[in-house]
Amino acid sequence: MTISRYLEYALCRRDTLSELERAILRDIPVHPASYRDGDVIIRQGAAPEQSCLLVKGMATREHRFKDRARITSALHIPGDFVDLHAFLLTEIDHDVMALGDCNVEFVDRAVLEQISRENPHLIRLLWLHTLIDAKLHRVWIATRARLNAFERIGHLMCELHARLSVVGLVENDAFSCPFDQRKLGGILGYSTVHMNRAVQKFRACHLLEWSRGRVRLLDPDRLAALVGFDPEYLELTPARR
Amino acid sequence: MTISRYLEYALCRRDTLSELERAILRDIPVHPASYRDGDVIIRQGAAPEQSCLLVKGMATREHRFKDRARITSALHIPGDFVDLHAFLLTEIDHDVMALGDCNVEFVDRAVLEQISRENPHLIRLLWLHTLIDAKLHRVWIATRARLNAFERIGHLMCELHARLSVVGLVENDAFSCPFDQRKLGGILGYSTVHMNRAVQKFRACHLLEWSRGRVRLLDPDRLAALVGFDPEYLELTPARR
DNA sequence: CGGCGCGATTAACAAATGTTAATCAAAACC
DNA sequence: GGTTTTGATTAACATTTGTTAATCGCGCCG
Repeated sequence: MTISRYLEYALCRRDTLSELERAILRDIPVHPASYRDGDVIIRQGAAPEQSCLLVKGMATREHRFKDRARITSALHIPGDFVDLHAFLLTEIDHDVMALGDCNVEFVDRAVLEQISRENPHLIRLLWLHTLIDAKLHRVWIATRARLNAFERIGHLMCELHARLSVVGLVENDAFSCPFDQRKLGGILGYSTVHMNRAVQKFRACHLLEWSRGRVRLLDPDRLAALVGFDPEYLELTPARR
Repeated sequence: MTISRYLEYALCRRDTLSELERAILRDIPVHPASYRDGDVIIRQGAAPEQSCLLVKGMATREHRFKDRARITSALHIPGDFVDLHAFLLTEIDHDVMALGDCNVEFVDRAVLEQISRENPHLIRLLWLHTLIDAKLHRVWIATRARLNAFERIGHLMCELHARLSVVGLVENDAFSCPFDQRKLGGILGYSTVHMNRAVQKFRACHLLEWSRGRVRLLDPDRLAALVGFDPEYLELTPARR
């Protein structure tokens, strides 16, 4: 089986590729797999022999500590390579866990290694992807330092709205959010109770609707302004690199 | 002028390079520059035409917001490339600012471009460096979510101790910290007053000394255990990549 | 229909952190 | 030596967030 069309979304969106390069990408062999909510897709520890492309659902990166605490450092959506970072590192520093049911495709590291030796431009493309991930990390750091619970929820929803739009998963400003208030608290680093306080505030101000796993932004622009969301950091515009 | 010997620290530490590769690195031409405390080395906005290697002092990455708030997302020490991330991105999302006086060396992007076209192994080395930066970002996210003010200070000092050791800037568990309590608060995301509360706690428990810009860890192992510091994430051990 | 279970909600209280402003202490300056 | 400056410290109070536990509401299942 060869790689799904999500790779086109994932990799071709932000650069200009030759037909040959696209063909190389399309011919990458993959191994599909499915997971249920809460499953560990990639385990913290030694770097895996495969890289994992998310094609359906969502996944989190969760750092696991000795005291069993789990901290989420990133949220992934279809089209994301969830562990490309491990490509050159000796250990992966976090679990990747299914957030709701999800489908993935594994690519052997050896294949990426070969591409990376033979096609400098395509390595740059993979590198670019990890750079965008890093940019997202920095935005999370800044967002968490600046915003309170209410605002962080708004910022996250703006971010999901923008990222999911790119892969065609937003309809009328509504998209699927396969998690409940407890899990949202886990993602944003808040207690369940406090998440509930903030969610109710959102309902009161008519900026978003959230029920049965589906979120709709009622006024994306006003929400973005309120929480200082600037989609620039998602690097969604194509360029020649 | 060619690149300082810090590049050897910076780039060769974590991989096995051929003599030819080392020679390529040594011959990279650089432009040196100096900055005073608070100077902007690289300004948020369009990606610069040069990449900046820090050779002396410290620098922060600071995200600047419309309301003038500044949030620090990373702290750099000698041997770090502070803006390699901008290499493939269209915009740099933060300022890089001198934290105390510091010296840097600029490398033209064009030179890196050329190396990246001609020598896949050296690109991987640069890529690796940005991956380690990203790992540090994730650790910061996790650290800030897990630890309180007192513990965050301890964690930062463990991290600096480990990173500065690599470049030979630690003597008897003591190293230079060119900042005061207010700036520490800025780096960790706390108010000055709260930093002071935490710093005093540290004095009381005899885990570190901090005065006149110099920090000494009195019991590095106990401190590391207390704050859950695990140097693995710094990827300090060499490997073949 | 009726009970069960799970997520949402509420309440009451505790802990961490922010804000403002005043004071202190030591270094820097003249 | 006296003054100024800067950073450290303290106090008092406000806000945000966490913790625990009880309750509610609704869908699901027997």
